[in-house]
Amino acid sequence: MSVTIKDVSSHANVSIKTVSRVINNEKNVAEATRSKVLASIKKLGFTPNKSAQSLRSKRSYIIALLYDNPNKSYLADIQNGILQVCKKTGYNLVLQECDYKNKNLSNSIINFVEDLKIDGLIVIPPLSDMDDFLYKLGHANIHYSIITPSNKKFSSLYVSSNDYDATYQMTEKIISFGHKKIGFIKGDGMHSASNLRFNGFINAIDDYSLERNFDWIIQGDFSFESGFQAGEKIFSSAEHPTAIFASNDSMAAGVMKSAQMKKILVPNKLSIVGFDDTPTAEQVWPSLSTVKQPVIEMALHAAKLLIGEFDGLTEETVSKEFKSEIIIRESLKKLK
Amino acid sequence: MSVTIKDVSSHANVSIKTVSRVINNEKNVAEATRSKVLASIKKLGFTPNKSAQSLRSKRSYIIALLYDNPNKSYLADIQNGILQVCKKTGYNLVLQECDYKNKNLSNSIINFVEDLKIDGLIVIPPLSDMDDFLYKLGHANIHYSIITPSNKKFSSLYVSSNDYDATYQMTEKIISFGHKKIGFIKGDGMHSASNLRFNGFINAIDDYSLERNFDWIIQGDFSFESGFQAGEKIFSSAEHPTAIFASNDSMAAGVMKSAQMKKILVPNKLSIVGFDDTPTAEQVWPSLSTVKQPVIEMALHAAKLLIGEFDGLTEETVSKEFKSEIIIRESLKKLK
DNA sequence: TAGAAAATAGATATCGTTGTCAAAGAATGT
DNA sequence: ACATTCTTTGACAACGATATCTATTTTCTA
Repeated sequence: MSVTIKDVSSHANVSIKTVSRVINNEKNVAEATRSKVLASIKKLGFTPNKSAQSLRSKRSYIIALLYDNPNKSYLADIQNGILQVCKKTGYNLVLQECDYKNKNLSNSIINFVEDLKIDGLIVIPPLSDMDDFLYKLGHANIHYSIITPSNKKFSSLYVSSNDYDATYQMTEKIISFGHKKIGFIKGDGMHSASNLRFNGFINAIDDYSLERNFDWIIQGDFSFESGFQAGEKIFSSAEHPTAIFASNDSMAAGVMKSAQMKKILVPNKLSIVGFDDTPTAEQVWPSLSTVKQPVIEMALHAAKLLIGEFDGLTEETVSKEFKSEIIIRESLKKLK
Repeated sequence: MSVTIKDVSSHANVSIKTVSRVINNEKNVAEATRSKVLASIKKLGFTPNKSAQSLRSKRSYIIALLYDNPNKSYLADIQNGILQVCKKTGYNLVLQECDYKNKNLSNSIINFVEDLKIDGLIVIPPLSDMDDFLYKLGHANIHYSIITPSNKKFSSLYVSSNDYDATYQMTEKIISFGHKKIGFIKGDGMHSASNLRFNGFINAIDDYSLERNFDWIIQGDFSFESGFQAGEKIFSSAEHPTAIFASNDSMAAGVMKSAQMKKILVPNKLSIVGFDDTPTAEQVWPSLSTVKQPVIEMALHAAKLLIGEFDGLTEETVSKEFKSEIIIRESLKKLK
């Protein structure tokens, strides 16, 4: 049927073990032997049997993505990035949905990893914010790579984003457009990003000596509905802001709806800014100005880091921070 | 380390092979023996080693999802449904992105399946519309389950939706709201759904003796931009329709933007209807009336069908059609 | 240049299952 | 009662890799 190591070894006239050495990039193989074997591998179109490798070496060549109810578009981008690395390195990706409220989550994940002999995990928000969970994974000797960790001490493998700086810069941009009365809608407190984004906003406000008006600073939970409710609150206050910065696009769309229903013209009377650049941001009218994290690249890097732990990728891959891009669309306008 | 069949067999005082028989639900095991073994399995917390099973039985316990640039939210739902079945049955899901324009696609997929010993595939649009591709897969003896096939003859395993009927019914609903001048935006011709949806619309129009106005029937490609362009065309014609039905939500949002920019009030002067119920449908203002396929359930069923082929699930699972739901939101209003 | 150390290559056991085949026991037919 | 078939069970090989350990060759050191 399919080509095995044995076929390769007789074709190249070496031992089975030597072929194995070449496959696994082990040292102590003479250059001439190595190339001879590689030629045979290519000629015969050999690919190692994953099950056999896995059975013997106790590695599955599977990594898992842990997630809990993320934005669908975010999840798709994350997967996309990871898959690019998997394809190159011969790993497979398994998806594992989690419930972060489950008290027993760490145990069930540890079981999952041991059952399937999962080589490593990639963890995304909000699970990446759960210190206790990450601690237990580490304690069980599980490898994982974190995307936007709240606390970098739990793994040496992570990719972070500059949420604080990006929000600060976007706030500066709003201010540079002449806005002095700016509202803010916070995200779900469970996500560490919520605090980073709020801090970026409030520090910019302070640094430019603008007013902190707590009638316009509303707690949301990243949902469209919470954005809408925030809008209702803000627009029922005595004075209205001229711009509102929401911690994500869904809430921004919610605020926009609330404003439009009250005939507050966006962007002429009110500028609105979101965060994340989801597909919705382009499809609402007026289109949303927003902040775009390079999610695909971040996921790609996180996967490289993790797989590099096992395969020792030659390419230099270290944990690093990615910069977000500020996207100005119709919803943010200069104040006349 | 972990518990093996051998441990179970000595604990239950039977042979290794008998334990294997129990695990695989083979017949010709005495009831007493079976329950004795099951008890030992439970007591010791044994789970079979996937790699060993796979190596020996030539099955990978992996199924793959084939997709090409679908809507992100659709993809997420599809995955969600499949994963529910995988979790129960112990299969894993691998994602495989394809390029339907690639001339060599069928060969590369056949290689992929053979390399990874993939047990079966789940195919979604637009790949599910490519007769030649499906034919070649079948010819290579690959099992697959199709979601919304254009041609049911290629696999006995499929789930379909009632796109034609749903569009017909939604058109009836629009008509029942008093609309007589109704525009339509077609989807990408590569997707068989595009034709089904258009036929549902046009037949309803004809059955109710309404005017077919080809100034208002525009070819789109499912993108937001194409919807916007369609709107521009429609609104530049001499007479305007009072309702527009777009073949998906993105295009509906595009039309809506075009209308709003021209100060055509939605829904007071123009009703707009979409298809798919993506997250955007709720987040635009006014919110989109749309048609919702039970995507998660469809994917779940497709996965059951496929895995049932291998494991002979007891539950009755046959290919079937799922009914879509008509969702009325703010964008569709009775004509005064 | 002898002797030690390092590099290279191979023989064989092994991972944890399932497949094959044979054997023993139970049920059936005549 | 005996031959025949069916049911139930087990012994052992096999799947296709990697690990361990040993043997040989090359390189280095004094």
